Amino acid sequence: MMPKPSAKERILDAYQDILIEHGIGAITLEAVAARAEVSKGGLLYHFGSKEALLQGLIDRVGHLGVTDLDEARAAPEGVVRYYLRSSVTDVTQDKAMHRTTLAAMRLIGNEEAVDEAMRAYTHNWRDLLAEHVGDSVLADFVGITGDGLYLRAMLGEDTSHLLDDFIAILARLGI
Amino acid sequence: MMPKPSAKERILDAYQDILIEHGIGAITLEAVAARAEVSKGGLLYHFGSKEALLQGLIDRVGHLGVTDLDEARAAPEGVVRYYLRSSVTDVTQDKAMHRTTLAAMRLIGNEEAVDEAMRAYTHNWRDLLAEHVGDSVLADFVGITGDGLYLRAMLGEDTSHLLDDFIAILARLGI
DNA sequence: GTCTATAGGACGATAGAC
DNA sequence: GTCTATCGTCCTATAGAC
Repeated sequence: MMPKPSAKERILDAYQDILIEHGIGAITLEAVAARAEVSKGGLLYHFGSKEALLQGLIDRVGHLGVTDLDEARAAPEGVVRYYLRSSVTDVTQDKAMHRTTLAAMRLIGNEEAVDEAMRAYTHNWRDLLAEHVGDSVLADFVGITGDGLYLRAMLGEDTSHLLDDFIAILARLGI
Repeated sequence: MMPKPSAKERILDAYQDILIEHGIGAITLEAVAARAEVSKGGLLYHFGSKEALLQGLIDRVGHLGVTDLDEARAAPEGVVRYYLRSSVTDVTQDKAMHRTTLAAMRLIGNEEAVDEAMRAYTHNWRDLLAEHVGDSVLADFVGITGDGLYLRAMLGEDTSHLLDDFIAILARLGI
């Protein structure tokens, strides 16, 4: 069920992990290779340059983003609840998209391609939220509330204790 | 009224500008010095190292943060409105704290001292909002809405068109 | 207080063995 | 597919003139 991931996936995981734990400044080919338990040469066989590594993360944002929206549509708890729940970080949050998003956020403003991928992701969510909330402005409002929770996650805060209260507040707005 | 800023201030402004426009990857002593119109040696006279430059930005977050909260307390429009307005980016937004915050956000996750300064700033705002909203959870909610708007600003989006609608939504919650 | 020049180190990427 | 070794570049920081 959980076989050892391929070297390529391990390398991308290592890239994410270092971004989340130490930030963009700690990203060197050597550090990523060491964490993925390959040599620098081994890394460069799979990703021909540092930029290829970045593109790998962007592709992951795209693929996992689609999966995430599909899961949201099918979630018994409903789209809004699913969205807010996946926006908070708590000790047990280990969803793949959550880690990929946190890693990508560390690169915002550094690479235009990352900014664009993140904008696309937030806008896709906005559209899905609009379908389920029935109001364009309220959809923006819920979307941006989730973004705020993500910013706090980026700062290392655990916001899970706010989740139920926030859902109750949105319920008062008819959401 | 607006004399030419001292070299030290110009250097810190240049540091911020490059962070906002090109990200942490574009920060080199040479690039900052060029933008501030001093030489590399001139820069290093005022800030003895790259880390000193970072500390300068952190200090600015602290000082401007205090000023910002004071202005919010005195704002005729009220604290909540002031907060949301200063969280959106539009073409005319040139408040000093806004630019400093956007620059500091580019460094989140890279330097623990930055994360701490940003957490302190958001928590001070939360406390002020709680005084004026009268409810702890609602204060967190408004605070995080502003954070979400800031994240969008970080992505290069203009969210000013949402401001009035968001204020109206909060009014429905008795805020 | 501001400059030029350069030492010294870190990093990305290539070459080639296995 | 994975490794070691190495080259060339870019960057921080220092030294010292003005």
